[in-house]
Amino acid sequence: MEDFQATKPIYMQLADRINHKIVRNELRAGEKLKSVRDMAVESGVNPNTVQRTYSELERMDIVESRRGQGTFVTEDKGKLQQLRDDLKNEHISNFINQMTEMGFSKNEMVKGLQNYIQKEGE
Amino acid sequence: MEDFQATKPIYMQLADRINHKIVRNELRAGEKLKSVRDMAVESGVNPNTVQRTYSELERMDIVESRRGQGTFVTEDKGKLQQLRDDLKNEHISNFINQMTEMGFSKNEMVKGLQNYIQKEGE
Amino acid sequence: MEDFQATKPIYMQLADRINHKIVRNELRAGEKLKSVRDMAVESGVNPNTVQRTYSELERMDIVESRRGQGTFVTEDKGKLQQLRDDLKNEHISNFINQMTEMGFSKNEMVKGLQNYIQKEGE
Amino acid sequence: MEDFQATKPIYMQLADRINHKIVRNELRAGEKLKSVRDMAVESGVNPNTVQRTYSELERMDIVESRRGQGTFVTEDKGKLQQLRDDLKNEHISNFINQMTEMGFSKNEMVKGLQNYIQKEGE
DNA sequence: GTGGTCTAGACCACA
DNA sequence: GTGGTCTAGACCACG
Repeated sequence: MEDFQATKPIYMQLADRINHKIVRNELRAGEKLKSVRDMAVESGVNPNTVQRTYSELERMDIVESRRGQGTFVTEDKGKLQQLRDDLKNEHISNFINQMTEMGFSKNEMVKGLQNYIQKEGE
Repeated sequence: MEDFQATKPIYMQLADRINHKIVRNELRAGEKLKSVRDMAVESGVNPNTVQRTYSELERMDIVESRRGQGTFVTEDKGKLQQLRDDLKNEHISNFINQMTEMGFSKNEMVKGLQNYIQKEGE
Repeated sequence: MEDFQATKPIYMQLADRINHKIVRNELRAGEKLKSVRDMAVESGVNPNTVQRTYSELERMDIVESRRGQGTFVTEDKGKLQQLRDDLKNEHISNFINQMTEMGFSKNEMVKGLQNYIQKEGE
Repeated sequence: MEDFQATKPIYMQLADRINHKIVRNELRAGEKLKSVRDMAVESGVNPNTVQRTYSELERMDIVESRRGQGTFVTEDKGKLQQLRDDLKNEHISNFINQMTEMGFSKNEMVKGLQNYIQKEGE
């Protein structure tokens, strides 16, 4: 049997959060992120961990660091659109994997989703 | 900001796995589960943890402990059908929540899922 | 006037050294690098710094980390050929920049190089 | 393994810059260099450092100090020509060493340089 | 033993 | 102030 747990490292969880904020437009193109130190305090983690998150986001071209000024969401709307698409596909892919693991067919997934939405609306 | 991590406790993760096995029909109605001791060894966890998992499943009327004999999947097909439905709805609900949080409409979710399945098949 | 110094960070200098070793075939495809700790001792730097170097090389697909086993030069010969080409172009580019800064024309650079080699051989 | 960093001392970096200026003819034979004090302010370094740079250049017969008047580029055109040749040869030599270290033959270096220039021009 | 993550705290470069 | 690098030392996951 496979092992348990395997939680994502904090620096990635933090990156996920920031990505979601961007996708939800709580953080807009060109907007400044919290400083490394402030984010560290607010998140209750070490500044180095935040630094690593920001570096990771910069590597993904989602964020741009300007020494002495701060870290900013990229101005490249295309990149942000791509991020939104990537996250969407990731969630869909996870959903399909889970449902497949439970033995549902693709057709049942779509039907199930539609029914659920239908019922919710009633 | 909320805290990080919050991995599900192991006993719940183990319960999830067993539920998935039942739903996939790898464990059938009336079938005997592994003994607490065997399951503990196989999963590499403490027997007490397995015991707690089995208790939890019994509380949900999914399994039934028979003193001196072991633990068995319920014979009640209705319960098992309900389990399948519950898990399905849980996953669907989670999916909708995540997509909603990213700002997608219900319509986009269904379309996105269909498109993804479509592309996958190509 | 522009500022002085600006030496590359240690983790990059170390990456450069390893890349050169690979290009010179002192480290071959598939070969194991020194462990993070050993390399740290040998180089007189902190293990975290070596770790960062290895991560960087992995991000560049030059090296592959296998948890519990070590870090290995990629088996992908194409990648290694590309590395060789990249380093070559980098050195050539630097050379051209320096010579240009001194006021030499492209033609003088080639001539100068050929003459130098000529004289060296005598 | 050799140590890292080993940035050239600032006084030598400054000497390099001045030499480059002379070679590019931004500073001509006989022209007056900035005063030690002015150069120190402009470069953001200590006047003693500039003094050391000027002494070094004087030792190389590239500049000439005239008490009470300042520091002047030598009038000796031969010297300046020699400086240009020395710098050129130094850069060429460095280039050859690096490329040799990477395992390139002399022929590949020349070819590589020509190809690079060729591609750049396109 | 291996690599991977995290913390604490220091120092640097830039503006 | 900002981000970037480095050290020291701890703990984890994997094999």
